[in-house]
Amino acid sequence: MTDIKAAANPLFLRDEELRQGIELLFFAYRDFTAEGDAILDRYKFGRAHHRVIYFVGRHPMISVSDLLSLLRITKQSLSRVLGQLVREGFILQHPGPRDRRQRLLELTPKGRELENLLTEKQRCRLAAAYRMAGAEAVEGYRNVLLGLIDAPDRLRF
Amino acid sequence: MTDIKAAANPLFLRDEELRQGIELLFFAYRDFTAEGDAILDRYKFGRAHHRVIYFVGRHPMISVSDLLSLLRITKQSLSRVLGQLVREGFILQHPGPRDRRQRLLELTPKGRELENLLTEKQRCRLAAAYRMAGAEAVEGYRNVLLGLIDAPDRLRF
DNA sequence: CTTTTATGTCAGTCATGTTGACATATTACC
DNA sequence: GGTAATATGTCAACATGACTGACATAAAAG
Repeated sequence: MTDIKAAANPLFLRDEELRQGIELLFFAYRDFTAEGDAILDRYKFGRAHHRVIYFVGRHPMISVSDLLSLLRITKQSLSRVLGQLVREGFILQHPGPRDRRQRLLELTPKGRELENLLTEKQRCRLAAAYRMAGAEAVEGYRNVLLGLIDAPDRLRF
Repeated sequence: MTDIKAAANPLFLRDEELRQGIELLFFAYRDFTAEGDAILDRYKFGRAHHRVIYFVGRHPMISVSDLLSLLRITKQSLSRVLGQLVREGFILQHPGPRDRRQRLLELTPKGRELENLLTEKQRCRLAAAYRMAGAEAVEGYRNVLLGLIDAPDRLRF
């Protein structure tokens, strides 16, 4: 009559290990995103605006369709958020030089300022975690997360 | 006239490194949660139901207020989701033995079944990422994510 | 016996996602 | 040149899951 928990049951240990890994991801994501939300409230923006500002900042002159596939949302969802950001002067749209149907997106100085404000918090938090964990841990963090990402997008890194 | 990018500018490299870390977390979370959503659709449930089922499964006989502070949502938000799960027979409520105001929560067999179905996918995906990255990487993953979590909840691990 | 606590509920609002249908301008192709 | 495909935008309706605020009940704690 072996106690399934007390015994060094490899399946039990594995399950516990994996559940902890799941929860770490959940809590880390929750706390990592919570900080920026407070700032966004002041602009009457939400997390969706943050994501758009981030990726447009990261990929200047990105096309709408490329942005859509990064975010994995519909154009109708994007258009509400993007429309606000354009109207309020955080993002500029340029006709594509080769394909004039495109609207290539770019941050204005005002947009860059907000992007910096938002991302700086996150960079600080991540930098602190990196420092505490050490360089080797950072490689591990990267490799495990990479393995969680669907193959197509994995190539980005 | 040094090129700020071409030169081995430590600040530039650091920024790029941190942004990659941010994006890895974003994409990993996006893809990690997407899979379960498809299953939940079949039950007419959403991601919120998944979280409740997960944490009740993980902490049998958890009180409502403890669940609330795990999820960091309001009781009004929780009650809709929890109410459905109770009415449809996925979760049982028991009066607390010492404090009878409490409604301690527990999965029914039906709830456990759904929990398993949902979590199994995630465990598999994480296990695959762990295998690919190796044991040392797993430690790094854990330590970095731990550093991203707000101190109070960090103690859980 | 009064207050605090744990929980539930009603009502209204907001942010962000969805589908489906349709419009416009531009490019690509035969 | 004419037609089809593409990139984008827009209107409308709807679902989910957050929120706030107010109020109700039962039990515990003082």
